[in-house]
Amino acid sequence: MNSRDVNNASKRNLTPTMEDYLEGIYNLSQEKRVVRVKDIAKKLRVKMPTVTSMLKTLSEKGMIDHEKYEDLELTGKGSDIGSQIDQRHQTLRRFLIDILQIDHDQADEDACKMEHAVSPATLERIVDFMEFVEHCPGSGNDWLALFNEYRNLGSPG
Amino acid sequence: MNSRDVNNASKRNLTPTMEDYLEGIYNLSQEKRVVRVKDIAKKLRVKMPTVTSMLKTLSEKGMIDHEKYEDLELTGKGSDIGSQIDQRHQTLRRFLIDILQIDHDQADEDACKMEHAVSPATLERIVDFMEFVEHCPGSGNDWLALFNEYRNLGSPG
DNA sequence: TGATAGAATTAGAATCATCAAACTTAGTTT
DNA sequence: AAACTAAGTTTGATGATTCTAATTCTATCA
Repeated sequence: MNSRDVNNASKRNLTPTMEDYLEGIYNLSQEKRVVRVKDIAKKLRVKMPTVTSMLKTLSEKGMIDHEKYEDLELTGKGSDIGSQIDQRHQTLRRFLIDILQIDHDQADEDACKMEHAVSPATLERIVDFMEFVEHCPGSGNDWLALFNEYRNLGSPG
Repeated sequence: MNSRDVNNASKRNLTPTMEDYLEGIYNLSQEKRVVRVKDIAKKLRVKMPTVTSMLKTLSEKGMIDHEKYEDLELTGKGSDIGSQIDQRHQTLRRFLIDILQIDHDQADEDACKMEHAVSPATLERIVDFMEFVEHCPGSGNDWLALFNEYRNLGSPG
């Protein structure tokens, strides 16, 4: 261990993968009384041992409370981050579906990757943008319907 | 090596990291006569040995031509993919800058991550969307300017 | 209570991307 | 040509994420 103190795993930032686990666990804990390793594995599309080892990592980072073979729970910090990532996901999903008119499955898939790529500044701007579009600027016409028409006809009127 | 033939490295799809290298090399080869390991390292923000080992991988995948200590060149395939990723980057960048009005540096940073996250369908829809906005629908007023105003005043007229 | 099925964990391995340190090569300078 | 410098490479290591196979635990059922 050298002088660059970048090495303390329990202090380093979360990787996108870790964020995904927190988001998944957050969602599961809202759906069910207890969160099971099996369910996390299913949601994240990995095998159970992978989950077990990630749980260890997340415990060390203070994101979950978990003792071998026992129940697991997000800590306050873990829950905050989980819900924050979920929030990003929902925002991007809405943008893709409502504005860009992407189909739901594709939107979910894209949102899942984009949630780690988009900066807070850009996400905020997307929120502003959706608000703006939904309040429909200039005249009373349905702006989104125009985009739809444009897409279907290939060219604007 | 078991029955799941997913293991043949030279056949597996490119990872996002490999795509980044191809994009970077593609850009460098447009700027300079010869592409140097040092420059790739600088552009990708990694050390030279990392580049060397990635060059080996990309050679095995048929993306570049490269012999030890000698010049390197993208193959047709490598060049196609490099330019394709660059294209994605440029599209996303334009969207972030022109539509969402994100500042250039931030836009570049975000585009760099988003280029691996966004599906072809969504990217195409973004292109449509920009086209639509730039052809300014309904009446002749400058729609983008309205969004600007909305952002600055906090609420629409 | 014992047997058993299913859930969770450990052990051990592989892949990917990265680095520092040490070494080699190529292209100048003198 | 010998020496030097900068570029490139090899070696060996680490961390992150994943897997399979083997093991351990828990809870239920007969």
